[in-house]
Amino acid sequence: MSKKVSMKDIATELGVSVALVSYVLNGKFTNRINVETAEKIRKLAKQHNYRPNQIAKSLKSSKTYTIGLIIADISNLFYSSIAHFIEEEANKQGYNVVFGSAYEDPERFASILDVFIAKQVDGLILAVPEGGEKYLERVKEVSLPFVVLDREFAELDRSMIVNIDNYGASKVVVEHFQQQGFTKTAAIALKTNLKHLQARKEGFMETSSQALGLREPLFYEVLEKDLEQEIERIILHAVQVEKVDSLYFFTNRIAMAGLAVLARFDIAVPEQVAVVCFDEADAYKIFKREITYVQQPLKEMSQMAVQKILNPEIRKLKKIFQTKLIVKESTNQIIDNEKL
Amino acid sequence: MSKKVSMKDIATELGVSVALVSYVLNGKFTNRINVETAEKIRKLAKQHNYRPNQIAKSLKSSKTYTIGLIIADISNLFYSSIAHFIEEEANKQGYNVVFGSAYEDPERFASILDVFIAKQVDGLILAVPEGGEKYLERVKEVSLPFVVLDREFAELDRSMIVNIDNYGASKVVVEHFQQQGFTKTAAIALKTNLKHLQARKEGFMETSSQALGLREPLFYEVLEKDLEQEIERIILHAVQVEKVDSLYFFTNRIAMAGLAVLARFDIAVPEQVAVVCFDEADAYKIFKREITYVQQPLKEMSQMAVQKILNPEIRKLKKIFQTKLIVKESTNQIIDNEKL
DNA sequence: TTATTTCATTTAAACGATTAAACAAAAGAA
DNA sequence: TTCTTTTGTTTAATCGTTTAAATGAAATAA
Repeated sequence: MSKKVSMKDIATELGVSVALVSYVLNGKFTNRINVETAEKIRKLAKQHNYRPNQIAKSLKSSKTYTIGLIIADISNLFYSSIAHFIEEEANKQGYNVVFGSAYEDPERFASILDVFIAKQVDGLILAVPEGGEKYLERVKEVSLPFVVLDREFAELDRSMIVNIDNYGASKVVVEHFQQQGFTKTAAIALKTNLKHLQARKEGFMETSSQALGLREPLFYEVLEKDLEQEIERIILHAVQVEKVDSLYFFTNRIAMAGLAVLARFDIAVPEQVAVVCFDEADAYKIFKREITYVQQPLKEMSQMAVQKILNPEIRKLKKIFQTKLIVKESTNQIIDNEKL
Repeated sequence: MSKKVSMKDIATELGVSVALVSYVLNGKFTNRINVETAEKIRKLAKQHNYRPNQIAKSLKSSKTYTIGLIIADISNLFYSSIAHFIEEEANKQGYNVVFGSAYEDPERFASILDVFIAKQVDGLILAVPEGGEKYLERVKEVSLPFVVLDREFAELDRSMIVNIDNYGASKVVVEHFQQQGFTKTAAIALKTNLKHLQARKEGFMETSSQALGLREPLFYEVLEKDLEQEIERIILHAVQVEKVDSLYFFTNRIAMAGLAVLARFDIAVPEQVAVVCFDEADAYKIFKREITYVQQPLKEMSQMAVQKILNPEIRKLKKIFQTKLIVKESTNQIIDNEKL
């Protein structure tokens, strides 16, 4: 019930000045301050369960020990994993995390950005949506440290970006399909201009073309809305009409929808189609065959993002993270009986 | 590059007082203030892209427009969904969310609590871990509005709790199994003393006993560590030795591990065992059969939690949310050939 | 012409902490 | 005994904003 106690309350109760209380509780001038007075102050502070008001401290120091994190959607496993690791690393360094979801909407992104700036966060980790890059100016104006996560933009110095080699990731996927004997792959991606997904696409297209010669690689794009239905249509077309022997799902959500279709229509994996997904999901374990997927080093990336915010030296580094193909049953080689 | 501009900067530049700037920018005393002066101030503020310092505002008003959310783990789908809805509702009311994960560790919980209190959040939404209830005293001490989410504690007035009827949820599950002709169910739960999970257990045990007469219901408990292996052992035992015809997975994580075992060992669902899971997951869609599950009204619960924080009237309400059994193929009735 | 309103703006305290600088009293050096 | 140091504490400014109260000038009323 008791309201919060301030240094002033303690000072008044003991008939000393606020400054003295501050010095004692912060362990300053320990050699000058009377031991008994100090003891009295400490005791009363404990008794009243004194907690410094972080707001007041922040006003003086203009440090809030808070990092702002803007992602697409916290309920998406990819981002919630990142949030998890960012929180972990931030905590380790004595920082907290405020988060906001922009749902790929640049206006929403800008509005959250403004709020976080007004809140005086000490740094920002941003999964900038398409069309949101122009609002980064606002961050620069107030010279707030920031990094862009997952996404990339041409105007942005590489040292400000924490992401993976998307081109290379797709290259590895295509090569893996080849090695396992799958020669006709369809990739399914979101329709978007986001540069990192473009790179992922190019990695697929170019590597496929090289490997397959002239044949045009099969690349499908779906819109966010009606994703489920679109994917059903696409997969059935790819499998039944185009007779592909392998599918490459470009994102988490696409993978989920795609695997659901495969399960529902009893399309055998990998016998009828092999499957590779981008990003990890618990769910892959419960599909009839365990799923081969591209693993991003989320923990390392998150740590790097936080460290870039907090450490100017690390902020200068340019680093592209490499992904790892986790090979499971969904790309098992098919032994063709006729060749035996 | 330019540092942040304050009201003082604007005031100085125009040779007026800070108070006047404040009045103008907050639209106070509009009838008294000279229209031209007001215009000048507004113009310069816009020009300099003035953003009020929220920290300073908070210090004066002791309102931070921030809600603290403490959950077990943001990367767990259940909590990230809740975080999503809480953020959504909080935003709608002009609030932000800071979050912390306590990983079911009461000390960690207490430490996050302290930080949030020092940060002067306006309210707290807490998934209190076992043994963490004693730290709620700290929150009461500073008379901060709070609600406990998902969990329940005897000492706590029901109006402070936002959760579901766990007993009833299990009752419905058992009855559903009965109706579908499954008579020997094993439930798999976490080993815990958390009251809400106890209620879930009692709902299962009592309804089962009543339905089955004297036969002791099969109830397995697993430890958090080695969860995967334990569950494998348990399921194989339940299915092969005890010959159960149905499984009831008590939580998200148990369900995932359990379904993975069923998939790996090719245990047919629902032909060999029917399955019901607690809580929703994308993953259920990609299991060979769609999974019947207990759905919590997460959105409504999240909204209620936020509203309880922000509205003293709603804070008084006592409400237990009801779950909904989403029936899918994993509990399809088995037509026994021998009876035909 | 003097008193009263109205208008436009400023002063100053406050929120809760930090911190450089000032100060008074006691102790030590000359 | 006077001067200098040391010891222990206070004063006051500051961070950026809000807001009640004060102020002074112009307009209106008496």
